[in-house]
Amino acid sequence: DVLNNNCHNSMVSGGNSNFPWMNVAVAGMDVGRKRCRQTYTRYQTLELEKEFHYNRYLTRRRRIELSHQLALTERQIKIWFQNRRMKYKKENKKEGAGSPEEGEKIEAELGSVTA
Amino acid sequence: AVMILRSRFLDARRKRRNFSKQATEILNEYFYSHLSNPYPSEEAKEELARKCAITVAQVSNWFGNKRIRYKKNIGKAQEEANLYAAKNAAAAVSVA
DNA sequence: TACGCCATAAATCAC
DNA sequence: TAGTGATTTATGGCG
Repeated sequence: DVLNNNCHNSMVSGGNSNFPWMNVAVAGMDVGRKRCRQTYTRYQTLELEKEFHYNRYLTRRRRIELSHQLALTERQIKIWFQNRRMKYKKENKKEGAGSPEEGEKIEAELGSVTA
Repeated sequence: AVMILRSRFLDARRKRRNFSKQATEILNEYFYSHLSNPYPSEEAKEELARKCAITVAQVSNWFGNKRIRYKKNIGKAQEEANLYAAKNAAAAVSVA
């Protein structure tokens, strides 16, 4: 909770349910500690988005720089880019024969925001 | 500013509509008749998508949400499960 | 070994 | 305003 949002230390209720999929998806987590998800700040997201617009893949060096600049771990940066590529793919699948869609405008807008 | 634009135009959550009653019915039908393993294959998702007139991605979203929300209600005796179980039993009887 | 893609979990958002 | 569909962080499997 110190650095980020609400990551309170609630415990996972010991789960024996009807079927295995109903149990809490604790695979390799510290003893029953509930999984929490940090929501990134606007600044972090915007900077990541700008970087992604510049190039969709990161070098190790650039990843380290970003992790310092944005106060995120290298792992978080890496994962963010993976997820972003998935989103990109999903968006570029949806259109096909459809309307131009607004995506392009945002791309242009991002480009004009000098990094 | 850019984020405003993004959320204004790119965010599909802003134009969220509920699925039709029939679509929800079909999805629930599948979910509760596969309660032991509610993970439809890609093919099953495609068929569900066709029958429900929604996209495969939407089917995936629905199952993701359904699984997690079902889990959170275990112990509160998931009424819905019984409802669909009864419905299936009735259907089976009427066929026989 | 490290990293990419993918399906998914869980939390969170937006209506 | 609880419900619900969609999106955002994060994990693990496997190539």
